Amino acid sequence: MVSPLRRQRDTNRKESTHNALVMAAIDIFGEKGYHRALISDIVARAGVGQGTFYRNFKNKRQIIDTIMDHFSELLLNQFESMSVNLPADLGEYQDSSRHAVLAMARLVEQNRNLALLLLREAPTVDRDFESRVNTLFDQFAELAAFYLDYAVSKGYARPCNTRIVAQAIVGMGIRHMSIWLCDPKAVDINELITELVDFAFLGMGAHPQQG
Amino acid sequence: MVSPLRRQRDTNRKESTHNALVMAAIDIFGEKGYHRALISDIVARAGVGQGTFYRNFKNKRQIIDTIMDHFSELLLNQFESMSVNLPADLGEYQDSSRHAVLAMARLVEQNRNLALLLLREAPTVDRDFESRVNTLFDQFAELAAFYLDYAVSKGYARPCNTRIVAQAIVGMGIRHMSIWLCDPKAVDINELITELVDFAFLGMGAHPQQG
Amino acid sequence: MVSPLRRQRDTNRKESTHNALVMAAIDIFGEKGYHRALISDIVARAGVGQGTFYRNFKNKRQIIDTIMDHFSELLLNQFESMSVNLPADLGEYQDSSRHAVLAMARLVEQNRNLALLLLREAPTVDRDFESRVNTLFDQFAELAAFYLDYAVSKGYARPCNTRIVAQAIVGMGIRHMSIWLCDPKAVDINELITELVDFAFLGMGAHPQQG
Amino acid sequence: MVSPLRRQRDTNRKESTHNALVMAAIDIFGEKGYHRALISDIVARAGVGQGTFYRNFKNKRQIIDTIMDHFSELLLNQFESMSVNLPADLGEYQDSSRHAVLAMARLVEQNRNLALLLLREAPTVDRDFESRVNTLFDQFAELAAFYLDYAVSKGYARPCNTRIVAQAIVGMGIRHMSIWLCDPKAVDINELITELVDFAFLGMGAHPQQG
DNA sequence: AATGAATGAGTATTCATTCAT
DNA sequence: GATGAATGAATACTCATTCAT
Repeated sequence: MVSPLRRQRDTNRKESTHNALVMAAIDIFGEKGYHRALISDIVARAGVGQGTFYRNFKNKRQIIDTIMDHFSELLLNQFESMSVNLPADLGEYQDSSRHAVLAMARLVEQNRNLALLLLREAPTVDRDFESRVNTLFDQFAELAAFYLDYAVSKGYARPCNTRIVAQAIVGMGIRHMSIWLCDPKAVDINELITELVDFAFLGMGAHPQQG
Repeated sequence: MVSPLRRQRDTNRKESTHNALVMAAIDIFGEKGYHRALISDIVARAGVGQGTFYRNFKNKRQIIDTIMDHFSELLLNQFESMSVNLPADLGEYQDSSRHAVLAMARLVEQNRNLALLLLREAPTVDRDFESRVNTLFDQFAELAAFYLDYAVSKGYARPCNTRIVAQAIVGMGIRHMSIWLCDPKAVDINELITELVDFAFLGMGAHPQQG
Repeated sequence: MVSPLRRQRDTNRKESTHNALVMAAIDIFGEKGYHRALISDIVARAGVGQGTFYRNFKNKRQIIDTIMDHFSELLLNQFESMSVNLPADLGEYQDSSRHAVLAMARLVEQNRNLALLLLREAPTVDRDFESRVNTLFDQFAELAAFYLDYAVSKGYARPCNTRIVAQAIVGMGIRHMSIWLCDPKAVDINELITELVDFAFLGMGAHPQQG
Repeated sequence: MVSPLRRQRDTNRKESTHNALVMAAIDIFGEKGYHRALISDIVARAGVGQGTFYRNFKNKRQIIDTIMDHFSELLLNQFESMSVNLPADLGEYQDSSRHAVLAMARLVEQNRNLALLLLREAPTVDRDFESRVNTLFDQFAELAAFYLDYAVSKGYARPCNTRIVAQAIVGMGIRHMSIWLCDPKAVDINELITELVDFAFLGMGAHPQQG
């Protein structure tokens, strides 16, 4: 009954409206925080009517889930495109770690508001949402533990409780991401990554025989 | 007109009401989160009337500041009572680190709700409150950096950007504190501390000469 | 420019769309009630677009007027087809009353949703709509009063305030219609009609001489 | 901790606020209907703040339940105070019927808005509320059927399906109550009651032997 | 003529804060 | 000092109606 042309136009319009709302919500949530952000702020920023929000999302809670989905997808795409060769020695391990962290940093840099939002607002939204974000962190920890287990089994990493060490690494990352996102200009990202990776591989202690 | 005895009784009553409200607020904020917590919840738990809250605190915002003060004071007392000898070698450094972390863990264990609250709710309250909590974390980082600087200068720690490493250590701590607070029974605190301190001092890499 | 054939097709389509909307509205209003019924429910049931509703009706209010017109027309057709001989004695009067009530019952049975809607939703829509439905009831009362006046004048009905009695009869009908429509299976329609007509003609009192 | 005096004063204040809200709601619902009535209308009429409404009632739905309770209580008190002697003959039966109807009429007259509200708004509120009001009507029908059963068993009432007749009587009452409430001045209440009771006992048919 | 995406006015409800007693 | 009833500003969400295509 409706021409395919019309249907296509409508679909496009709807999609662009949806995107405009998601982008606006990321901005507004990032600026004001989830609770202080009003639906009226979001629709005003997106340049659409109040009701349009509710044509696209069930409620305020749902749009932040959508945003989380959006971010998860970004991360997934990022890591899918990375090579997944298991490192053959400590040097390779360290190199690929540095590479992964850098890739992550680039992604975060390009989606600053989004990252800031998820990092800061996670506990404010919901117990559910908090645990969604935590699950994401845990997935990173598991990935890190997987590589570390391998390295230990090959003998070029120190035997340890790899779950604990992996979560510690995630914690380091979160902390520095927070600091960086608060004031990006105050951080030299290359130095930061080098120092963190060195710290993770060498620890704080001096190893005289290496000098 | 009012006897000193009466004045004293009133003062005592006021103080105990104040404390009851603070304790109730810690519980309620910990259970529901800052935004979902109602003043009526707090006064009900404290067993006082609604109006009494506002005789003791300017507003909802102020009581969480008071709670933060309370926690800062606890930390201060804790660290004041610790000896502050600068470590003479890596072994001493590692020992005193382990000791400090354990003391910290004890404190957190005894004030679980309080720690949970400050850890999770910091960004949800206010930009101001968030930065207060961050300042606390930064103070820990500075303390860590101070010891690390000293160890590097003495030659028994690896030269590095001590600010970055110190913040990484704080991040490790925050992450594991969160995990621990969520499910205390799932964590063996002694193993956790040993692993973290070993990781921080030795890193992940194997050091064959040590085997 | 437009062929007569095309014009005819368009007219037919328009008419069938209109009917589909009216039927859908009767169903939906009957199920949900006027206020809880949404235009989107109606167009979904009718299988047309949202905008199409407003090409056929000025607004939500107007379609229920159309429905009322539809029902009035049904009633009119029903009663037009009935013979209108004035009864010559009490027996004829009673017979034709029974007949009229039965015809009415058939009509209602075949338009259950419609009857239910007008009976229940009349006051919820509008003061105007309420009075339209009341006018319909009053017309029935007037009709009943007309026959009763005639019977009294002929001496085979008890002299009384025929307006009051006629409205009482309408009330009896409305009440039992409501009960019946709520649970049609619980009612034996023939027994119901016999009892009601007997009650109306004989009253509750025993008349020994008739036994 | 609170003086009994204060507690008493508070209780009184709360009660009078509650009453003011109920009275205001009866008026406003009666004037505008349940759906068109706004909470802001009710609190304005009651002369209290918006929030006060929600201190006294869970929501808009609950206050109309309270109103229904209020009316049911009125009816109960009315009927409790009536003597409940079973009539010994048709004359007594008719007399006590007339008396009961008159008492009912007085009650309705004194609570015109309330009666109007329940009669007209019942189906608009809720399926639940509709059935609450219907239950009330059914209770009246059962009461009527009880007396009628008795009269039939004693032989001074015509054997009939007493459930059907009782509901018919309730229907008569509802219809005339509606008419009366719409325009009280147009109705002579004594004539109305006489005519209805005569109709119910004698029916429409002439009974020559009685003349 | 038909469509369905977009609209925004309209409203019940929440809860931190006040204040009379 | 303590109380708790009263307050009203603030806001998420609904749905009849419009209109560009």
